[in-house]
Amino acid sequence: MLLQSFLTAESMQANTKQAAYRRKSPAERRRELIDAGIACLGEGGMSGFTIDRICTHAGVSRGLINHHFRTKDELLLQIYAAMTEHLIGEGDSASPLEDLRGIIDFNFDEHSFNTANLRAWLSVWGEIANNRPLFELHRQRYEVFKSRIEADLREIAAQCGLAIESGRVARQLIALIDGLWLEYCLHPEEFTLAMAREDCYHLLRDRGIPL
Amino acid sequence: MLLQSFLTAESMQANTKQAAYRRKSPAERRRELIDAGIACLGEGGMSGFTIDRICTHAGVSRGLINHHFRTKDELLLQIYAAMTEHLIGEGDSASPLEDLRGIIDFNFDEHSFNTANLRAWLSVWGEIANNRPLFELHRQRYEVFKSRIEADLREIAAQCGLAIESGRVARQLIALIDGLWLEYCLHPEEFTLAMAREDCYHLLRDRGIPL
DNA sequence: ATTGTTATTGAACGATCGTACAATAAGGAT
DNA sequence: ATCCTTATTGTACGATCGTTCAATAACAAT
Repeated sequence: MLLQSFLTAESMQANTKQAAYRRKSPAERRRELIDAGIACLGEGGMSGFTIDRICTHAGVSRGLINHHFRTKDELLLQIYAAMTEHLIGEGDSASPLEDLRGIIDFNFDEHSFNTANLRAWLSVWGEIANNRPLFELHRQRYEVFKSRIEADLREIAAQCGLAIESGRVARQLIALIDGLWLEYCLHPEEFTLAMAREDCYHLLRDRGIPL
Repeated sequence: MLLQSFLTAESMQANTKQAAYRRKSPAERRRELIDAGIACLGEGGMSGFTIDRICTHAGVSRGLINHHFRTKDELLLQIYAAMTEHLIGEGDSASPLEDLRGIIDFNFDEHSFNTANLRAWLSVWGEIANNRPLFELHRQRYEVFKSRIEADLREIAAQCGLAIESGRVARQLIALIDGLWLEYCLHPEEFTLAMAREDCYHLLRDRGIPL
């Protein structure tokens, strides 16, 4: 019967048997649980990363997580995968200079660079060294990210006739970005997004890169 | 009877009633528990920071921690206090240039800069944002540390006739140090102590500081 | 030798953790 | 309308968490 499809919000209210919950596609629900997990990491660190809290935050029952994720560690792994997606994403169409600038700008735009997000990162960092699968995923993502920066630097150096150790400068830039994230996370009042961006530009300009 | 005082190791072995444990001064035992806590943080992150594991690591029974520390959070607080002691310590006798160099060198000498120690730092960083008393202690220590660097920079700038924003450069230096720590912790094979030191010197030299 | 202080032990508590699992029901297919 | 698939619920379980506390014993003082 097609009647149910035509029920309006009002008639649903009149009808006593409302659905107790709404089914969602695995992909959609998984995404919600991942987002809830990130939120919990941001709010309570690793100690706040709890099946109970995550499910409450996602508005689902306790048992659902183990239906969509084999284990809590696997959820954490997929959370980290989601958090690092952008690092390996879109960097092909632009010039190396634009790509480099894009990386810096993205890391310090208001979407990435906010206390909640940074707290989640900090918590995960503390866990990476003690969680083998997480560690390996991190290694892989870091490698891709660093290679991208390194390639940009090499190309720019060739164009401008610079002699720089691209690997080393890439490492320095990543260290500075991470360090600024850490400092902002713990001392947000001393910072501006523009200042952090400028700090990174400064490092590269000192190496002769025309940013 | 004074006999017991004169017992040698051998006669102790012959004598069946050995002491089941050795009493230590509160200060000594507290120090041991703090060290054990740091070790546990380094080995298992925040999830490994457990009363059970700490006591096992220190070779004492489970109940002893709450005799010497009111709560586990207080132990963590004193651990962080111990970890940051050196940051506010000895910087008065040297010239500002030597002090600055000393700070960098100390942060990247083999005593501070090893995987176990850095993992402990990483774990604590992840907790700071979610633990009020810990956060306040961190703020205080950070403030002292940054002020020291800032004062050094100001004095050097005055001597050399440089125009630098000492507060900003201090922040950049701290960010670079922390970022290098993070990177070394997760990718120790890409690093040398000398390289990390040189990276920091480089940042300051680019600002005109004759390091 | 005996006493007194207190560092230390070890068991116990309730709370909360991650996971397993049977029961339920939403929603598409028929 | 009925059936089927499976997303979802809620309970239960054992393990482990941090803390409390009475009992024990080390060792200095007498």
